[in-house]
Amino acid sequence: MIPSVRVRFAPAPTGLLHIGNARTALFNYLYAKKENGTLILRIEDTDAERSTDSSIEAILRDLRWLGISWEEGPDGSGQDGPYRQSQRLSLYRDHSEKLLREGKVYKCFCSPERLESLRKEQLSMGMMPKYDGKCRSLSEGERSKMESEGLRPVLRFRVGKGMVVFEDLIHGRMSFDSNGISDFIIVRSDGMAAYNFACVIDDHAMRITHVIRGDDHLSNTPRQILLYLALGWEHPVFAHHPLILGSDRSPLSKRHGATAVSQYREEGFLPEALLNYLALLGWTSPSGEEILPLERIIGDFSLSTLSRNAPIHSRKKLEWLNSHYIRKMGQDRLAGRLLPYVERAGIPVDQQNQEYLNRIFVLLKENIFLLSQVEEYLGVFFDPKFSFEEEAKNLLSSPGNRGILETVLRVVEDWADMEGDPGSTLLFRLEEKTGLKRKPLYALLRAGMTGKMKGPELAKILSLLGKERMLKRLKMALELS
RNA sequence: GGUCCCAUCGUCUAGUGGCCUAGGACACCGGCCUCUCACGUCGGUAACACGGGUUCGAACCCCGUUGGGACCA
Repeated sequence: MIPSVRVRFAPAPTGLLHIGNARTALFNYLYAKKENGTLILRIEDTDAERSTDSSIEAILRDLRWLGISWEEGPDGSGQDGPYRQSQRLSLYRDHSEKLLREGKVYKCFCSPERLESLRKEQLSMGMMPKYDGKCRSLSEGERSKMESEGLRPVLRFRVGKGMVVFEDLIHGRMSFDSNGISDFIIVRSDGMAAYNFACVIDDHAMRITHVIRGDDHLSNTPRQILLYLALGWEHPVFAHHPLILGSDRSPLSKRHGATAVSQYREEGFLPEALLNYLALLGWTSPSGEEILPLERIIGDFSLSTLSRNAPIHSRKKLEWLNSHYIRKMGQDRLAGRLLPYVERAGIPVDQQNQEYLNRIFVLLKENIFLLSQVEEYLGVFFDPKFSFEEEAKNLLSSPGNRGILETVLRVVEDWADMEGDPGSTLLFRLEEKTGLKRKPLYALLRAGMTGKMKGPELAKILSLLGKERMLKRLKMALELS
């Protein structure tokens, strides 16, 4: 019987969830769902200096927000825990001691200074920097002497000769000559397991069948395979996907703009848009469609069709997807997402203006590609936020417009019928009374009534504003000239 | 320095020897729609990094060069 698929996402809790890591998490999630497998979340917090509990919280929160769920993880569930490496230290010690007894690893007392000068020397001679194996064959006497001097050794893995070959699900057959791999450290002098070691122990203990991760780990893989071999274990299947790059083809970082999932959330991106976008970075549905709900992505997903090229992050494409999802979103959900931005702007959200806000949202959703953009339009609908833009001021105060505005004011004052679709009929009436062509009239009205030169359909805005607001603004407009 | 990965429009990609005078999407430019912006719609600009092979035939296979990236400390 083929064991069921078990994959894992293993972030280091040293900061916010980066969209690159989110994409790795997504690929793991998609593969697990596709194969009816299990996704395990493991926290790699062996770097006690930089790891924080608040980062763990933030990462879990952001994954949940994206809609990426896991079956086993630090938040409770799962038989193979604990799921934080800092709580698995004894496990690493047991295995390193076993390897030491078997002579597969050895104690190395070389100082960082010696290692550094060795490296420099090798580089200057045009050789590749590689540990020279000085401590490989220390006698028992030499070892105890140095230990009695208080020197804390690291544990190095004894790398033998030969080729390491494995099949990568994305790259195909990979082969490395172990000649190019120096005796690497599996336990640091402070007793802490090094990355490659802890990773292998945990992946095995958690019965991981497929390791899907960034290709920055590709050259770590032969080292890990050597460890699996030494421990007498079968290694999982590997799949290394390329990392997201910035516009200059360097790894995506802060200087390219927002990198954290939470930043995108705050700016007003929708989780389904971000997820869809991340999936599209390096992957195409066989159907060629790009706008795909999560269920479709799961159905169509496969690792072997992932691109081997490193994709460049395109905010424009993300925005395009976001505007699409905003338009497609149901009224209630949209309101739920938009309300926080309204409240943040200081507009009270209560029973009284609920209906008003809902109608505003219907109008605005065609015009924004970020939820946060509602803030820009709040001034159109709420007097405390109302003001005239520079361009609007110029138009309103230009010669000849005062008379027109006075006419408009009179018409609106006499306007009694606010039933049905009052905006259109009012505009119709104003065209008659002013005798102006539609273009200049609408421009002037838009400037006077909304303070802006652009925005949603004017008739609908006027219907929403109502008589009192219109009058108030027209009077303000008249004061400009 | 060594090892490894990667190379199609500005960007994401389709393409696995003839269907390619290279397709789609985002972006950009222009038309239409229209009070404006956005949407929608129609159209346009734009790519097989380079050099050698293999082959009747190469974006696709092989080698090299160049460029980018990762790891090793």
